[in-house]
Amino acid sequence: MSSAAKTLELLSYFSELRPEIGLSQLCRLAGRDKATTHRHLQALEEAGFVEQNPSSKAYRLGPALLQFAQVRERTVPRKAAVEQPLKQLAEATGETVHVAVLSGTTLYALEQVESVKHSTRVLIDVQTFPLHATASGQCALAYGPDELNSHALAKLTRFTDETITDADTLLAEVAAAKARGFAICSGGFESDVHSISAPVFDQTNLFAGTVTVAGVATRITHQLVQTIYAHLADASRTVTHNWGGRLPPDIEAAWTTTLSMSPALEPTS
Amino acid sequence: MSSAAKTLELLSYFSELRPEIGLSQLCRLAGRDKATTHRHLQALEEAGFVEQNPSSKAYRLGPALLQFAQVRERTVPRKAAVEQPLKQLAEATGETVHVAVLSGTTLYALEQVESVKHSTRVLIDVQTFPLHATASGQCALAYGPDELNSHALAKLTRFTDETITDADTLLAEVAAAKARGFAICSGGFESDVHSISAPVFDQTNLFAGTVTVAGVATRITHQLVQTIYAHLADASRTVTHNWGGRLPPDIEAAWTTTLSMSPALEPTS
DNA sequence: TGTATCGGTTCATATATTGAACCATTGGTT
DNA sequence: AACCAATGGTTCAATATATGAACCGATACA
Repeated sequence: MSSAAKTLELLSYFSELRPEIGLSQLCRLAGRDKATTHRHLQALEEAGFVEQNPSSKAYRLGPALLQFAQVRERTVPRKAAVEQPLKQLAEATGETVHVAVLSGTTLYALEQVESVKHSTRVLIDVQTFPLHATASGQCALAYGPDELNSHALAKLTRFTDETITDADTLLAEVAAAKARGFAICSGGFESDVHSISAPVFDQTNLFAGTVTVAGVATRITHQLVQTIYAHLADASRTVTHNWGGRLPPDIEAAWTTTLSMSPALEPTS
Repeated sequence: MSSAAKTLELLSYFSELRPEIGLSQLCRLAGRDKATTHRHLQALEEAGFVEQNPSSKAYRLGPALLQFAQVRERTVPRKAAVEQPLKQLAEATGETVHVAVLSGTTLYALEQVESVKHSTRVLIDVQTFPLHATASGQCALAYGPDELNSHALAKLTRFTDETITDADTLLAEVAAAKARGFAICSGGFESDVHSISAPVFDQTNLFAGTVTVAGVATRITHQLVQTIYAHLADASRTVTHNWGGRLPPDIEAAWTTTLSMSPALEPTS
């Protein structure tokens, strides 16, 4: 692991729940030496990626991040183009919905909307989605570049009793997702969460991300699944269009088939 | 210079004008070896700070930046709290206005608003403001931590004919700014731009940033300066309040004095 | 066919990173 | 007031890691 990678890794310990971290605490969190961590933090501070709270001496994320995020979003608009269709999807399904983007071999959370319909709802507090244990991830495996598979199969971490930790089962599930046009995952990452994902494409016409409905498992009836399918397909079409891409015809075909089938059809897992 | 710092520096070559950079081009820009640059980019990609355009192989800023920017803004709200007062200031003065935040020894551009009043207006396309050559910078020197001075004096880069490159002149200008409650800089960074800055404080009650009016020099009459002073003070009060800080009494006193004086008073430069 | 790019990789060299031990300061406890 | 246990931060010998010239394969062009 390069020194730069170790340095950047420090940033991932900051979150909304833990916005400020002292040197010693960060050493413990990262399991690294104090001198090393301090030098890493200095490099990050130099670049404006962290700053020190002048009173507490604790470190927090810095203002340069805003700059870069702005450049990113202005030159590769993703977030803005997702807000409206996501709201619509949340409204139509009554569940929490989110969009993730693939970068390299990682799925990053981009935006989420929680429906106000129910008092219980799914809360998403991760920054990246595991490829094998979420509907988004399986959707990426189904439609993303092939090298994702080896990455996913290399570490089938168990999160719940329902997490798929067997390579063959995962591949079968991904194949089913591909046939369906939607990836489905029930409680693989968090118990009692049932998720359905559709792929999204960008101007390169390659897989760029996912739109997902994450519902409380007991609420996801056969009938609701049909509704979700229809609106998810719509959301995927809109986002793909907004991102400058075109949906591959085979996905449209798979959706048509899936939507015309009896609501009794269930995920194979 | 640490390897991590070199790695992070690569990010600064991306901008709205140059959103995608190929490996070779980035090597030329950064003046570094291809193998090294490639490894640095891999580290950045690993962390989601850059991603490769799948078709062109060129690199661009990555989605992880959005994540971190979101955490930063949600835990240290700066930008959101600035929008409304900045609009008001632009409206009232008819000139371009901006807010910068101090992090470490660097002033970062945070947000700007261009007034629609005139067809010619000041455009700001920098990410950081030099301490010695801008009103914002001199304001930081006047009200920020003392160590800023040594940093500023260490490299008095000349940008225009009017840039202050003499240490004593700069210190005198900063002292004048402190007496005034406003920093003034005419054409020090860009010719024909006349800027006036006021300091902003945050919850630590330490200097946190600046609010600035950047006007086309020929438009800044003595009378307009008085108007700008008044509205700038208001904007500074609002932003300081929104950032959870309190304005030191001596600044309020300086403002009162400055505002009660004849409009004939001009910057000492 | 030859040439000039491009992105990416290899491996011996040497330079920059590392961490145990250290210091200074702070805040709480006896 | 002396003590202790934290904190943030620094030093320097040992060594692990970064470096870049040379290389490869692919693509584009004349």
